[in-house]
Amino acid sequence: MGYRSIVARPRTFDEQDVIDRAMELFWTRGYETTSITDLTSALGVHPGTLYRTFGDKHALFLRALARYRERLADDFGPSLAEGGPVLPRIRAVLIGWIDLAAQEEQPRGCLIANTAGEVLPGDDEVASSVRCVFSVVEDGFLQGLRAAARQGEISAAVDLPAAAAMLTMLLEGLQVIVKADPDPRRLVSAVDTALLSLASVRG
Amino acid sequence: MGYRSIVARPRTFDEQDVIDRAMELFWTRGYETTSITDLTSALGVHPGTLYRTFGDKHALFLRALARYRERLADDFGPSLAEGGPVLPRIRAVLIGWIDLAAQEEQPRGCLIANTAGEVLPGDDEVASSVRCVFSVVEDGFLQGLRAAARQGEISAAVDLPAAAAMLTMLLEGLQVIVKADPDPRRLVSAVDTALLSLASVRG
DNA sequence: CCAGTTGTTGAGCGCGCGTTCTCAAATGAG
DNA sequence: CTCATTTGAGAACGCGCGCTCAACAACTGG
Repeated sequence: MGYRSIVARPRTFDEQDVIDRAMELFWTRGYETTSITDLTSALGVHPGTLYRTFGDKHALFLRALARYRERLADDFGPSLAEGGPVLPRIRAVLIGWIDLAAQEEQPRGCLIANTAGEVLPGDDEVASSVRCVFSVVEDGFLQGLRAAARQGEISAAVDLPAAAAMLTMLLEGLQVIVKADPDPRRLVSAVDTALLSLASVRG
Repeated sequence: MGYRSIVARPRTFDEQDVIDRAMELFWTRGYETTSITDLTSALGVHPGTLYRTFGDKHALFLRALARYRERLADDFGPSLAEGGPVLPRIRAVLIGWIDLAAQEEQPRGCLIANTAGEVLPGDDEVASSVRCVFSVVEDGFLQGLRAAARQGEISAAVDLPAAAAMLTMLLEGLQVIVKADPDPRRLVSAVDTALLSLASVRG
């Protein structure tokens, strides 16, 4: 017993790649409506392999959520707070989601917003994963707003954490509405109104 | 053929009542995860009766969505635009949803937001129903904002339709986030920040 | 009463779900 | 080569799903 010195048959698939594609499927079709058959045929991985590697459908879904969080963290990481005007970069992030939905035939919205709607009741693991993603987004906004306040883009009278929460709500609400009505113009002007009024607060 | 002059056995249930309770179930548990068995046992209506009366599960769900729209229309109807300060009433509507979620053990959020997340891809009937509810909410906000502008609560420089869309996003985003993190304080201050900054725009 | 129409009942249909099992294939150590 | 070990492949499991159906109950006009 001991050191697993003996090597076995090598895998023919890349685990990270499978998670990425599973994430895409869950994102597009939702959790309940994505069946194991859908996954195995789209991923080129047989049921037995999938279950041996990931446990079950729910565990694979959690991996997909974690992967999505990584991606979001790239968008909402240091980039928002770096040098130069911040509000235009916050705007660009929000508008980017609108554009993405507009150029998709079937807007997928946000995996986390979709998940919050569909799967949450009683599922604590998914709930905490969703909460975690929200806090990543909110922290990103907060970093950006702090930089904006430092540079005088917004007034020192603004409650920055509250404003970050507001932007998070705005983003997620945007993701919900864009699924039903991807017409970009109203959405863009709504985002502009929010940012403009935020910038118009005076202390 | 002919006039249905002969009267048959009367129903033992109230159709509207069944729809109301189906709406509650779909709201709490979602569409896919609410089975016909769940419905029949909670509604006290047997499968055959349910199918004879409503068609199928999907049709019953559409009825439930329509019922939800009726309820929302009551909240967002004339009340928002009637006399007196409007912004506090808009605030009360938003805060009301936060309070509702906070006092529920399992926050249900908004049936429409949940539906948009779960069921939309490829379901045109549900999509248009969801869109319809959004426009009810947005129109309600717009009526209120027009009254607010008339009374000087907000500047004439504000793009009212855009602001109404923004409030709709804010509400739906709120509903998404409250499902994962029902802590009311951050949400309330975020709402206040949004309304306060909207009121601080100067023309 | 009967005739005619509709509502109720609950067993039961086929299907696809998430999941498991078995067996052959592939690898490197000894 | 043999052996231990892991992976690939895919048939098969039981279950619960959405849904249907045939027999029976309730009702009123004639």
